[in-house]
Amino acid sequence: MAHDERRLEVLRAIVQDYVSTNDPVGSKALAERHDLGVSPATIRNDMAVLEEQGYITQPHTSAGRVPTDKGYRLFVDRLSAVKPLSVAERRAIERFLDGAVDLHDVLGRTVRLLAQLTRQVAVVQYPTLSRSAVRHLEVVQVAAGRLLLVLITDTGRVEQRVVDSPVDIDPEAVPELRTLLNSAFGGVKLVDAGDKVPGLLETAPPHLYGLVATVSSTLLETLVEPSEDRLVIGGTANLARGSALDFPGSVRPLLEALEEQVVVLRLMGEVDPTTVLVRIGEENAHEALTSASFVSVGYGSSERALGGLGIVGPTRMDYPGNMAAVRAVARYVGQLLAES
Amino acid sequence: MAHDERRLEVLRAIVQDYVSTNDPVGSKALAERHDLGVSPATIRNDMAVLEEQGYITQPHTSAGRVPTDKGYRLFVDRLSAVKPLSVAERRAIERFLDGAVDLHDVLGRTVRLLAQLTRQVAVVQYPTLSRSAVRHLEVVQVAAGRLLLVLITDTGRVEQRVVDSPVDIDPEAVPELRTLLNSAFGGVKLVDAGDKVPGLLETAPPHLYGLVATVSSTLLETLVEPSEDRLVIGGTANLARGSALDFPGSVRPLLEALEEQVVVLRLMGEVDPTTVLVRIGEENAHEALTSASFVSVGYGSSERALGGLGIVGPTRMDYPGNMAAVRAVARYVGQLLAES
DNA sequence: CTTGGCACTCTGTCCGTGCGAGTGCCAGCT
DNA sequence: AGCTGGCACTCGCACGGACAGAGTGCCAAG
Repeated sequence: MAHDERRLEVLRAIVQDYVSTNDPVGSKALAERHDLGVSPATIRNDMAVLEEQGYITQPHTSAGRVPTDKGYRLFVDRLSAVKPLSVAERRAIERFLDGAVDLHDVLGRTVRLLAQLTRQVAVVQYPTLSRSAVRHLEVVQVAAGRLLLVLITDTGRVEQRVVDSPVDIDPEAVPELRTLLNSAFGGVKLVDAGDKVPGLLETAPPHLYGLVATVSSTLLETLVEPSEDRLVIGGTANLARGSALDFPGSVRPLLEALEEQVVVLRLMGEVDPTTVLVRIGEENAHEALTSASFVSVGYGSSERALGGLGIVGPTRMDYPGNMAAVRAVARYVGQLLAES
Repeated sequence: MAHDERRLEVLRAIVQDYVSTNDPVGSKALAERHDLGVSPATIRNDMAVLEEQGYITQPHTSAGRVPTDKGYRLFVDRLSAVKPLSVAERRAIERFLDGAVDLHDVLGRTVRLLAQLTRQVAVVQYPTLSRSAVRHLEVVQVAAGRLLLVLITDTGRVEQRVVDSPVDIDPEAVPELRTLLNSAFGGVKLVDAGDKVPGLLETAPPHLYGLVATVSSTLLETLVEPSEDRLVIGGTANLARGSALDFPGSVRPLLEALEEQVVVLRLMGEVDPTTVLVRIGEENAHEALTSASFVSVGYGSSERALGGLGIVGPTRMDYPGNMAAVRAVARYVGQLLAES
């Protein structure tokens, strides 16, 4: 019907206006700024219906309308076209990310870039260890009974663990151990590393058996843990911008939730490089995020997500723009990491 | 003189009251809450003098007095005794930091601990590379003409760099290169690494000469840079507490300055493990910090500072408590890192 | 040098008013 | 049937005056 269509058009106009002005929008202003071809009175009727359906609401009896979470959801799902990035933005991405010297640097630049493009808080996850493969395992003896184990993954992460041995270790055994570990785990994804241990123990010469067992278990226990997923956060200063307006209580619980990385990592759990995921307001399970929206996407090749990245901001945000920025940055980062 | 002494006592009382209540403090309240042995009228006279000397000021004509930066400075220098940490606090430090699996983990726990103890923003610097010594250098060939160089320091930091070689590298040469690098740089502080290069090049066999030169220069260029100093920041949620009261404009510039790690690193430049450094308000060169105070100290052994840590908060803060917390945490972290 | 008294100043708050924005509804028009 | 203009109504908010309270500076007396 023509009616329904226009009503959706009204909702789109409300979202757009409200996002850009931060004022509840009334029927008159709507008729002036968008050529919907109808009078304010008609718009009022549409608004009444939209309100009844739960897409918009009014803060006070005599104020304009504001989109609800449900309204934003409809907007994101059906009313927004992907906004192409400007040339300046594309250039900014390249300029920002080129010249990074290592993974830490790449992700640090990424988070600053995202924060700057979207003017929101940006979060970037390190490539998950479990989905990474072992490129090299280095073993360094740091004391008679203590080894330092350094894991280098194909995604560029470097992790270290101290391994204590109950008995002193013969320095001669270290190179041997290194060779053994690398031939067993080299190229193996960490998630599959557990399967290799029995074979490794079988082939281990007797004098190394105990050591290999100790090292393997440390490897599995501490490195395959999902708790080892890391996060970089940036642009928190953006929260201080319209804070009082966008976050009723205070930004405090939100900042606390962000520092509590687990919360964000859980949200990141579902990312996938092909689709941008948007969680709006109450859709976020965590209480501190109920007045915030989370836009995220996976990065990496399409077959294999290395990790996720995204932004967190008020529900009143520029969804098309932010979704485009998040997606573009993720693609570029994915390429960059695939090269190295 | 007895006069001067009592006047200082009045200043101390003002600072203490103001810090705990966040209200400008008047002569009457002061006389009630501290037994200074004199009447409000006398206190008023003292306050007039203190104001003339620039230690306190009144926000409005008819409000109580508030300490100035100069007043806090005097308080910190002469009027405050070191506040011993409570048993619960000491226990919290141990509980928090024990069980850390690597450097990253230690520093992450440290920053959360400090933020929690002081209820301020905490900053912790990674051990500076330039003052660290090489424990091990690992070389991994990742492509025909590309090496991955992994540096492990005695302070537990692990850094990686990709080195591109103009010509393909013989895989046989890699172990040789590794041995050469480790014997040249092993145990050497990075700040002195430059001096070892000529000797290294002299002893390098001809077929490795080019490679050794390339690797050495990458090492020096990218790893000895002070820009390689890193920072962990936590507890920013604490800024949202009394923000409007304590930071006139907004917390935004402060958050921006914190994310701009350079600013904080510059402040950290002067730390030393034996004395707690306090910078109050305008004493901080950077504009965004002029309404903030910075309390910092070095960690590491007394001969050798590995890095610095500290807190940033409003000038209206509990200096004795925060100084004690910062110092205690630094000592514990220093011990922890010395062990490993 | 300290103290009690006193007049003065200023801020924050409360309350009443008026204004403007926006709505819902209704009758008339296409 | 749907759209439109008109109109009465409801609120929130900004403005302004009155008021109480806190705090001060000064002065004269102890």
